[in-house]
Amino acid sequence: MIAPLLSHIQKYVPLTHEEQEVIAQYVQCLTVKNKQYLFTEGAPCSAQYFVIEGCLRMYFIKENGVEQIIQFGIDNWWISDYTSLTLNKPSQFYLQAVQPSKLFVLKKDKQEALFEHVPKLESYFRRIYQRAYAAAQTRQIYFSDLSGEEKYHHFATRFPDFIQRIPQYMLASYLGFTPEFLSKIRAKK
Amino acid sequence: MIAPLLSHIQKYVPLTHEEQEVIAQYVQCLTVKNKQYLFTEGAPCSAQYFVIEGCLRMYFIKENGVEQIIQFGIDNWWISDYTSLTLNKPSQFYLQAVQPSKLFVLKKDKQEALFEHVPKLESYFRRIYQRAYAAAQTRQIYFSDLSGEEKYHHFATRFPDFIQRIPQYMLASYLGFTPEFLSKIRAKK
DNA sequence: CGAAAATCTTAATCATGATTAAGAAACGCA
DNA sequence: TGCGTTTCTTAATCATGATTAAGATTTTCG
Repeated sequence: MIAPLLSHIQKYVPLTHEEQEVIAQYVQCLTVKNKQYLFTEGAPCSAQYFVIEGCLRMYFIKENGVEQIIQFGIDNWWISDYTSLTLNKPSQFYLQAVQPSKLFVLKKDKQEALFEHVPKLESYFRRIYQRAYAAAQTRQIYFSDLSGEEKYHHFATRFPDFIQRIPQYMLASYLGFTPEFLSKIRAKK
Repeated sequence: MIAPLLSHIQKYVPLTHEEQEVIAQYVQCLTVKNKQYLFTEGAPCSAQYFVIEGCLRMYFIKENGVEQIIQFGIDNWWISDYTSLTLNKPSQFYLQAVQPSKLFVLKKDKQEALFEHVPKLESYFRRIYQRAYAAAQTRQIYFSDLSGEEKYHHFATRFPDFIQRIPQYMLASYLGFTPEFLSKIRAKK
């Protein structure tokens, strides 16, 4: 059950058998239905989610009422509202399944306890967050250098299988434009 | 000399006197002039920079030749191209002083050695990167929810002293619009 | 199966902010 | 002090993508 997470961790740090068991005791496995929420705006977000299967979206509601997706959670990626998690503030985001999904949940207090028992995990998360931040920097390039149409083609080329799995209006939201505009782009070919 | 960095680290993890001395041996202090580059596009970026005084800008050159600033480096903030640093790839960015500045430099190989000697620093950087990633998530809200004019007013309200210190065209670049448009906004009042 | 909900498309009009091209003002340094 | 470089402003035209509104299609689920 917990194998996918342990094997992900071991890409970064080796684990003894005992450490693996400790980890298994601190995380929960969770199966969610399509449209189920993990947390919503206004409520403090007190956990991180590791996606094994399925797909999540994290979004906020803009001033004009439109949903803006800022991240998809797919296989082997940790996702959370890190401002809320770090500073115990109410979340600014909604985290929702967009497919039936399987996750691991690591609560904030469990994470802290886990660091005491398995200090190596500080190193694991240090690397994970470093990569997440690196990815955020790279994303900024695409989002400020490409036009809407270019962003779509770039994304469709890099993740051809992923765009089949989600509704187009969600892709449009993630790419920062309207579903109508996405239709227009697609009609060109 | 190294005091500002040690005191920043100690906001997150306590340090013994010996640990402080080890750290001092692994980081270099660097004074740079206005316009001096720390790294440029194409060259691998092999260090992180901690700004004590002055101001840096990290930017890339867009397809159309325009400079796009993605981050300013100011007091007590680590700055680097984390994709280049993590994966040993050529940097996508330029990091340049926009004021005479004082920095600490932590080279990649030194950082790794430092983690061996002072494992606590894994925890420090784990927290630093977690916060950096959190800030990147929050920035996404402002950049996708606010119009150009709103971004300017928001930024001017939050950092009134900072906007006095840098040329307006750099602020425009950071906020994602042209200097001409910034002039137009300012002319309204 | 059938109805309601979810998703996608088209087209007309509109707004934000880019581009271009000047010129004006401020600053930096010899 | 003066001259060149940087920085800032104004205004006209233009393009990307938003908005609005409607209808068409597909999916879901009782």
